[in-house]
Amino acid sequence: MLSTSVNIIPVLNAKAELMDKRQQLISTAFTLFYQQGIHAVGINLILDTSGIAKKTLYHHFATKEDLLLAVLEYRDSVFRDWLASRLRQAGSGRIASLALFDALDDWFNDRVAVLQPFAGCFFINCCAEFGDVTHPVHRHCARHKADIQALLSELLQQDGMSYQQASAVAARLCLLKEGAIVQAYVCGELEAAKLAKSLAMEIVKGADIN
Amino acid sequence: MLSTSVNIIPVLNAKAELMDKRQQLISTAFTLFYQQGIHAVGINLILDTSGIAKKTLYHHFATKEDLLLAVLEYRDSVFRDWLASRLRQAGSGRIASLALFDALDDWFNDRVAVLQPFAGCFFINCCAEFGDVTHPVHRHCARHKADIQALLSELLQQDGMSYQQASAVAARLCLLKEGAIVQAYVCGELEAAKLAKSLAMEIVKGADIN
DNA sequence: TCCAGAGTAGACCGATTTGTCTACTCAAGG
DNA sequence: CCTTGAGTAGACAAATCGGTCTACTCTGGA
Repeated sequence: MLSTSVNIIPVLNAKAELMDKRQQLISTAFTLFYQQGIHAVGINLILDTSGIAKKTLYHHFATKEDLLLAVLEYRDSVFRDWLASRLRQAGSGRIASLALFDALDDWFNDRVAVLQPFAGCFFINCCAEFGDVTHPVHRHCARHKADIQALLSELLQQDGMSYQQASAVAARLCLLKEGAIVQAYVCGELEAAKLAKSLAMEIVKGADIN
Repeated sequence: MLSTSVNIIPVLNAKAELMDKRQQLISTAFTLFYQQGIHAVGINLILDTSGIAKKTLYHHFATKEDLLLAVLEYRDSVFRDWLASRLRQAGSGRIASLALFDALDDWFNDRVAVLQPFAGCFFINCCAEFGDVTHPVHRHCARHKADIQALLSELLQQDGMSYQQASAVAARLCLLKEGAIVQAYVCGELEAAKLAKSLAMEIVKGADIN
């Protein structure tokens, strides 16, 4: 008011910071939710951590749950994009599907920066806090899992596998995937992905014969 | 004070209700925690639901977390006792280990009253809310999983399998178990136990050859 | 008979929760 | 120039949180 606030850095942040406040909120909220749980993290902690004003949060999101849904969408796309690229790198078909477990191994052992330090599967964790299966949050998590299964199924079909068989194999691979995640997180069994991979190899081999 | 409170039912509840207040609190807390999550359930809800006074709760437990630890112990023993009896019923050895998945199938589809309506694995759910792996709650959950794996391993050793091989097979079976639980809970895939069983059969069969 | 332990009901505490609101700044576009 | 939208800082509200405490009742055993 009385003193002129110094105007260093004039236009530097015009649109240079593409990451707008909304995205900052989502990514800060994700980190905190993922590490500490949803109900354990209050709005004010997200605000203090991100340095964003409360009014701004409620300008972008109607409620905390609204923010959570945006966070789920964000994590969903980050995770699926990462996994899809890992599978694409590995080539095509049933052998590539084993790359899933190499990717998991990297994730569990914190070799994937974009996924943040491993703290289990965010979607499983969310379901633990939103038990009602009809709740939007729970449904979003179920959809995420289904989408990944579909991703695998498509990969297998590209290798000439029938829709039905590809679906069946993908379901088995996903079951192993979830098992590995839980073993890694709950039991601290960081080698779980390797174990799952050895089981997966037999499944894929078995599907070859048919 | 002024009017004599009527004394119907004189001694009937002397020790007839073996389930003392402490146990009532634990079992009420478990039901609420399991359905709604730990942080989502307040002390007062547990009190109102059980009809027990706040003073009584803090007479038995120092803190909410103390109560939670007692709840974990309670669920741990209920679940392990149930599973052990199911496995014992099924006979001995590697074929009996497949009974694990029949038991899971009954659990997922709410055919086991003592386990309460299926809402995932309470221990996985707890870890989702207590991410710090050094936290007593998280460690209790890890121990529960390890104990069940040991249970399976012993069963397999009774069938003449070596300690090392039994451990390896048990680890694989547990990975399938966790995968099935997640698929059933998050994705609502209630047939997941049957799928896991079909995979388990190949593991056990493979172990026969060795 | 009296005392101790377990119980009840509920007021109370300070901290924290989600969410609203006022008063203000700043930058871009018509 | 002037409006508008996005932003800030932070007071505020109502509810709820975990936990403490007082005053009381009841029961069993010494």
